[in-house]
Amino acid sequence: MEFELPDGTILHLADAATGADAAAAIGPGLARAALAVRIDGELRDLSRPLPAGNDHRPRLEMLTERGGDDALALVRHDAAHVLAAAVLDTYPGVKIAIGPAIENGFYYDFEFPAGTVVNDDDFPLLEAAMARHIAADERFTREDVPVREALARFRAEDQPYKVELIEDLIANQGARTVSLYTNGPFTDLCRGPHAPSTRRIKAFKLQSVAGSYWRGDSSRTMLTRVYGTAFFSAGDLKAFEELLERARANDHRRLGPQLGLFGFSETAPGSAFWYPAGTEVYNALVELSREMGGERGYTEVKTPILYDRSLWETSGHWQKYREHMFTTESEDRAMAVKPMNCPGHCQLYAMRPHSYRDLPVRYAEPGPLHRNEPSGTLHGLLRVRHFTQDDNHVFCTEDQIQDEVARALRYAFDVYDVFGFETSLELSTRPENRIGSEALWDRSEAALRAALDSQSLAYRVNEGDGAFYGPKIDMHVTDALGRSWQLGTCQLDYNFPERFELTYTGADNAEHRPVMLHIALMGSYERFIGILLEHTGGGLPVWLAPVQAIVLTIADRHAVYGGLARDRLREAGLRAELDDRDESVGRKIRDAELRKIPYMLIVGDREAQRDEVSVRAHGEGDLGATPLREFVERLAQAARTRAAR
RNA sequence: GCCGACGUAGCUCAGCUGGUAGAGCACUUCACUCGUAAUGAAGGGGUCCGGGGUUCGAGUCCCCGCGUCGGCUCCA
Repeated sequence: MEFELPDGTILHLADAATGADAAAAIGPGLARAALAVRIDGELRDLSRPLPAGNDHRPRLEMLTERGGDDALALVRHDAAHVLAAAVLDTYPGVKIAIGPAIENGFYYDFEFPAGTVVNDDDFPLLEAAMARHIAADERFTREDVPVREALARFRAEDQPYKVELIEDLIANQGARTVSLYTNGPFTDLCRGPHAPSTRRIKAFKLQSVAGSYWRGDSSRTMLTRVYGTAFFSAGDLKAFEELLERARANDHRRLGPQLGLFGFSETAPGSAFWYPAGTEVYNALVELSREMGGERGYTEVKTPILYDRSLWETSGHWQKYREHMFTTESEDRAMAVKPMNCPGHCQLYAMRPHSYRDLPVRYAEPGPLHRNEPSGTLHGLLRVRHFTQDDNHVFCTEDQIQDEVARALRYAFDVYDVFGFETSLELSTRPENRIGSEALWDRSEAALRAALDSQSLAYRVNEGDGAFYGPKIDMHVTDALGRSWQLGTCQLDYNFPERFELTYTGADNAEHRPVMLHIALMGSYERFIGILLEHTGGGLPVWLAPVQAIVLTIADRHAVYGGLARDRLREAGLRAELDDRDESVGRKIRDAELRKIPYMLIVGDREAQRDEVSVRAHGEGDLGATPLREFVERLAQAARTRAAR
């Protein structure tokens, strides 16, 4: 047999040679380091005979610890098997479900015997059991067995989940054999591949336990999922834990109350209370939308919060989302609080006649929305029951779609640029369940593509992921810790104009149906602030900082000049405070640093005499003295231009 | 909504097997008048998430509810 190695050389091997043989043939070091072998892109166990390429010479590549995410996924999958083995040791009678590698780790789902509750107190015991399986250097051995044999085996072991999986493999894929992997006393149904032995797991840790539905189906059994992670070195594990620690320090739920921005109360689950400082941030963002949206032709409107049920029947919400709306009644009329602005905007559009000359109509509304989200899904500012979207709705003709989408995309990039986010785009196309003709979908998808292309934007296509009423473009950003968030969306909608019977009079004097675009860039202001806090760790840029500069006096006698300096800042439209407490300068600086105030202005005899301030920037330290007037101008400029810092 | 964990002062937390609640920071007052990340001293502050129950006695044990956290399902 012949294989082509990554460097282009040809490897000659005897027939029936295994991956391990290949590694040995390349070199003894590689033979020791190899985890698995990749043939034409497919990973296989080292112990399996290599497949002969019939009509071509297969490419062969050895996977080692340095193989990046693939290597990590492999060893984490190994660790999942070791976890299952450890759980079987510790809890006889446990039923095992599935245990894959996932991003950053692995998990295994179990059904514990009735009455047995497992939580993180049990981790030391389980980790010790795992460590024994690893120290024993158990080999992962693969056998391909007929499905009947596998079924008999798992039935005998009373493992109903494995039986169900095999039955599905037979039914859906016509499987006749399945592969089983054994390490030590434990055998699992598994596609593989695995490393040669458990010893290759150099560092691991169990992380958490959580409930999860069997096969992700909420009507089926709730299993217990144990999460863990594994690495090739203790150092890598430690680095990962430090990253988690950093993410914890940036947790907006911790930062928000700490910085006095917002808080939560049991009296309003899933709804933030905004303190003055948080309200400054919030308002600054709304102001950004007003200013940038206004410049681009999106005009602000205000629509009611509470509507008669008939509006929701027209929009379809009453039938589809009633459980998730807050309802009330008035004089025997059922009413619901709006979960989105679009029906109100459709109503607003419908209340007056429109000529084609008026289009496009672009409504913007920072309208407060309420959605009755299930209690278990609430999460800080990121998933709430009360929030405000930077919502824009454009009513236009079909011919205008491309221009309007392009306009929205430019708007989005302009907004994201202000925050310095990396952005990526996704186009979602027609789903299985949809309304409208094929010709309509062809036209609308083409319009979105044309809009993306007209701006020379790169994007990924998600086939079949669009809304049932139209395709959409989703906008994602990556934060400072490398996490991706979906923020913006631009959705094409033929459904609402139809339901609300919206019309405009065309040049032909006939009535036509407009098309609607739903555009949100930051998404919800609440969620956006959450993301911004996670991204910045709370050190907001000057234009967003609730307090932009704080004047710190050295002694009592500087309070008058300090007050004057603060007033100058305020007169320039800046948010400034004076700290003239009876405390040491060191103390005042420390407090201001902890509040992450961008600039600290220290004033003593020297500054008071020369009309100066000593500037200290957050996280940077002393920048020296500057004339007060000069500093005020500079800071006002930075705030006005929304400079990054 | 489902599974598990958690809920003690404004915050972070201690409180062993049931015996009448404590620390640090914050806050208040006083002294100090200070030059780039914590001056010192004194003091005030608690329906131990809520409601039932067991007990001579419950922060602690049991039950129900609420909220929060980790996930799962959901997310127009």
